[in-house]
Amino acid sequence: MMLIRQIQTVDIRPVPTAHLTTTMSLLVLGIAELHEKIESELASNPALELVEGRFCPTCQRPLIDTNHCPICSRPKNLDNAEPIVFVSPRDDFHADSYDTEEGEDSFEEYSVDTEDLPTYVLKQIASELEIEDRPIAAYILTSLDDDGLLRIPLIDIAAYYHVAPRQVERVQKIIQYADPLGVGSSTPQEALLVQIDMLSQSMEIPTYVQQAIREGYSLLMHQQYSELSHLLGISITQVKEIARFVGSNLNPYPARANWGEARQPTTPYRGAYYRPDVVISLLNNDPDGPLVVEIISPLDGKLRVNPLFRSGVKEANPDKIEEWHSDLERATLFVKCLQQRNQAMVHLMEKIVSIQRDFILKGDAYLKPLTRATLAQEINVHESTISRSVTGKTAQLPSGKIIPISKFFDRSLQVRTELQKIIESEGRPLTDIELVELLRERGYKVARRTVAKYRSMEGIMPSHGRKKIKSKKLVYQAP
DNA sequence: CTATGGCACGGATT
DNA sequence: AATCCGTGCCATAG
Repeated sequence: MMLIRQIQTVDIRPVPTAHLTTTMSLLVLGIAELHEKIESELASNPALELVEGRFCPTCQRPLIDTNHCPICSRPKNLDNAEPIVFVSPRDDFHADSYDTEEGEDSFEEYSVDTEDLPTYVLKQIASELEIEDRPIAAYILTSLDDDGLLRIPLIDIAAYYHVAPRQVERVQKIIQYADPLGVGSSTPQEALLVQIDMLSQSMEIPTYVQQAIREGYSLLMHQQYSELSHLLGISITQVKEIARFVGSNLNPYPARANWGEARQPTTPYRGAYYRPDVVISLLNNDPDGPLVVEIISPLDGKLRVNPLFRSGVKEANPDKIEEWHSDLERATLFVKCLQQRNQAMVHLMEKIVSIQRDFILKGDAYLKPLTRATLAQEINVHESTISRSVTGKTAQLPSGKIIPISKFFDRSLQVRTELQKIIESEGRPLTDIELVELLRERGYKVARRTVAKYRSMEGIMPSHGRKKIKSKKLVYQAP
């Protein structure tokens, strides 16, 4: 069944082999990099043009590579197991003010009627603020960048309001402990530390995590694990577990959506600023309906080779003709690569989603075992293609959670969540060996040593240190 | 003495 | 070819 009709706007000419490496490279780019790449290509190559996107005649949804949107033109009798996958222009539902890179005067940026980030935070902390602190808080909140970080030096704010820097610090501290935990921090590092501090009250934090962030932040972020292990005097394995913990429990950019699932059940901030590469939703929110997968395109139009340029090239100046020709070639190639990337993503997600439907809807425990290799066979592409499409990309689930796509291939997720469940409901601290037995009863055969590993991955203490520490109230104590 | 963590090895995955 | 992951063995903390 053809849900997606491709329209060829460029003729595909044989691609010079010297440029073949370029062909592949688009696939590895995440949405942000892709956006950048397209912008720069568009700016530097006169043969490329961006045409306004079409709209679906029935629902007015913006379209890229299709005539009618896949949702409207969907056959009624479509089997629910069949996901609907298509390339969608930059998604306004999920990423409102996307291109606010330059920190302009952001006072106008946020409208009042919808619950935007500044007011959302302000509401929470209003009661804790002294009257004279309110303008400062308001100033800080409206100055946040898209990541929810405060990139303006505190000193400047203090100077502006003629108050002591300490006072501004105090206000910032209050803000940092409000809901998108860490919001208003001056650096991602600071945000992480706040999150650690808060998290440590409701769960056990693996040792060295805080120290790693504090002392080896840049090493950690750049995945220079061996250096970090040297710095902290601990093993590589341990470092990797720390990295894993940080990756799945913390978020250096508070205003972006949740990374892992371990965040506290606070109300998620609705207009999340973090942009996933694909968005998965449920048609009409019907739990039995088909899944809708949108491969997000960073443009709201369609990129193509400018037809005028193409015809004009014949009449070019003799001295320019060489250059024009290469421009044309580059443009054609680029457009082709882009389509190739989109097609690859469509095929990939189509398959993943139909296999992992239960996981997407019901959660970690329902993840089916899946390797990139088997998937590659099923859709007849090379493994490396899958790898490239997967690494570094993220997907937003119907729940609003944003997860790395590689999680669909996680080999041990089921066992780990099962382990978590067991431990959460344990009456007395169970030893690793007992856990092995319990897991085996439930059909998971793992070695004792492995249980220990999973524990530390999930940040669960060994049976000693594990008493009866349940979550405390999350209240910030004013100094 | 028992439960865990570190290191390293081999097989699977990428 | 490089990396990841589960495991066995051994050291050590409790």
